[in-house]
Amino acid sequence: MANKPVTIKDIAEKLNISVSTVSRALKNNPEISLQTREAVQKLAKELKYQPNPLAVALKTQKSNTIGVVVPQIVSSFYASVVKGIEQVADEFGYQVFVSSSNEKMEKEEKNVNGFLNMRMDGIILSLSRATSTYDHIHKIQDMGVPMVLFDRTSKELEVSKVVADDAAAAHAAVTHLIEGGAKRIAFLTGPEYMLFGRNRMRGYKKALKEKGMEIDETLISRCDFTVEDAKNASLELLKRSNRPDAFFAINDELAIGAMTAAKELGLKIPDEVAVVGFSNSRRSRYMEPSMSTMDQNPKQVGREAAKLLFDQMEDKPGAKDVKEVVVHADLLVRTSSER
Amino acid sequence: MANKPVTIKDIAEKLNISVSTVSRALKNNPEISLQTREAVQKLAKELKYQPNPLAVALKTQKSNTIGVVVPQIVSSFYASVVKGIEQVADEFGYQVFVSSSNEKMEKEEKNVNGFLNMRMDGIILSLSRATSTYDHIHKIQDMGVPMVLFDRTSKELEVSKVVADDAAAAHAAVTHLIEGGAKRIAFLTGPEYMLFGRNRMRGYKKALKEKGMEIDETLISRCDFTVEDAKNASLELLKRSNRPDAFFAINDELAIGAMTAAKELGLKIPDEVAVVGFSNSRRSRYMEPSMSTMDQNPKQVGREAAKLLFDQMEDKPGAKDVKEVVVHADLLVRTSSER
DNA sequence: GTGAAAGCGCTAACAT
DNA sequence: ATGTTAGCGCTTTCAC
Repeated sequence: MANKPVTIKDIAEKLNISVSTVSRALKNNPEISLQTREAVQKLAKELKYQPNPLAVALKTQKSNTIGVVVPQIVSSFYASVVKGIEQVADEFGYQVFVSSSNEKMEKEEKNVNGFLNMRMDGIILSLSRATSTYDHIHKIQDMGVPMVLFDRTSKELEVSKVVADDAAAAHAAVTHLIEGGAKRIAFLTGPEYMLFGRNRMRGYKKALKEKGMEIDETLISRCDFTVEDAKNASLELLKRSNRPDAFFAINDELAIGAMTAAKELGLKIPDEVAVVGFSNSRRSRYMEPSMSTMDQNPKQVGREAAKLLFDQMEDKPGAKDVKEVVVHADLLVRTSSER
Repeated sequence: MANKPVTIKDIAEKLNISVSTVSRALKNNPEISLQTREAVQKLAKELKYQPNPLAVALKTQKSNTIGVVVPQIVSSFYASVVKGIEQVADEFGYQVFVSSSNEKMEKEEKNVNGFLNMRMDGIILSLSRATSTYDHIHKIQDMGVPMVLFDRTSKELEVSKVVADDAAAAHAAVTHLIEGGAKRIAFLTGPEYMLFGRNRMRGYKKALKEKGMEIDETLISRCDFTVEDAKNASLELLKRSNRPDAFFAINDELAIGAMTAAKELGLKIPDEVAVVGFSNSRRSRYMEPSMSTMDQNPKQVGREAAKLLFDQMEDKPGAKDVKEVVVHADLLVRTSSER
């Protein structure tokens, strides 16, 4: 038990050569004779040599790791973003460490400091809901550590970002509904302070205007992000004499609530009531096959963020410029026949 | 920009003392005069000195970090377990790194190797669904790295574990139902290969027997872990002439499905149909206030696992013994009036 | 083509 | 009470 990890020195001794030769041979340095290179590599394989990343990092001052801080780990949106990040990090040979701020600024600061301490080579971050000051963010910049923000960003920060175009996505969704024949489209949204909700409302209104439809404020319903709440709100709308013939909901729960309400009233979906919601979620399994959704492309968000980061880390020309990439959501149209 | 991190050497130079003195002063070593100790600590604060964990780990051969591998990160059960782990790790001054195997054995091995490489001091792991060989697990043991398994474990492995007593929990839930007056309790379960499903079935049957009730196999329904499936299965049961007056479901989705079915048929809950499900989930927001649930205590699972791990790491007497702790689920009884 | 030596930042004998 | 030294595992000049 307690097998000591094998070091470069062990290899050197067994082969009666110096550690520097081993080090070079391991990285296939052509200055070393093919013969010794092969001998070293063979032995390394046999001994299952694994370089000690701590020593490498200490020496080279880079850890080949990046850190990502998300507001919550229990969210398929962020989980998918992380997957996207991992994909491209993998291509670049980097390890990814993830931590969650749980929507607390304090935890976010702790995570950032931890990452900085661990000498991570770059940081990808989405601001927690509670984050109000940016000292920890500035600290990252002060230390010259590459960083990119995604999803929850701030205009006050001069950093590269990748965001979703919420308004455009909403616009596309609502346009789809209109072109499908909807005349009265209800808009289900959440608390007013949610930025993406406001943006999606913009897109909703814009689409209506473009099609020459009037905006009926009574069709705009605000409720909590729970299925229950959304269902009640939807029921209320649907029981009116002049009921909506379509719902556009800004997230999963709300869409499910609307659907549930429609079904409870025996209305056929999508013929009598069409529903389009946003999704990024396993929870879409709760959704009906007849419901179209906007896919937020979270994985793409992750990939773009990582790309931006690696651009900076590789010191490409102009890489230090502040960039902003917008990831568009895809409209997934599902027709009943699809099932 | 690019503020170099301050080192112990910087402090030593500014104070014209040696690095070892600084090192000692920083850890409040009483061998150092109070005077210099204070001077050092003051300067360290001013300069915002942060020890380089890489250097410390390289030197001391311990990284003060532990790694945890979970099958999936998008699961509130595992998320809560991690929280529990983080709590006690924090008390011990350890950092926690989490990675997900996504139910793939390959990724699990990769994660484990990564952790081992990073010289983490201990590993807490829950086996992925796909894990069939245990070389990577044995490697951890070979290297003498403390480890504890939780939730998804294997009898083939001689390691400390913390598990839930699924049978006992099911037993408690079903007993609760019986004592509430239920006469015909349906059992909603998932695919046969799921171990916890089999265990919960044992508890279900045992509870029935204890109360002198006969086991009606037609009340046992197997379906996929989706709300849709569970709803259909429940509808079928509820439409029989001799319908069940209660459901015991082995997870969230199934419980929700049962509830949905009951509601759709206009049956009152819990008066006409009582439902008890397991939960560990935010998804419980989908649940009705009238539904009682078994809380799996995931956080406690995490805490116990971490405790077991730190016991090993501190080389307490007998700590290397293989231990097994069982975490019991709590029955959360909800009555309608509670809301 | 290979080796010796220095050093990354820190700790811990071992002096003094 | 403090300094000197060695060394953790590795990379990288600089010699030869």
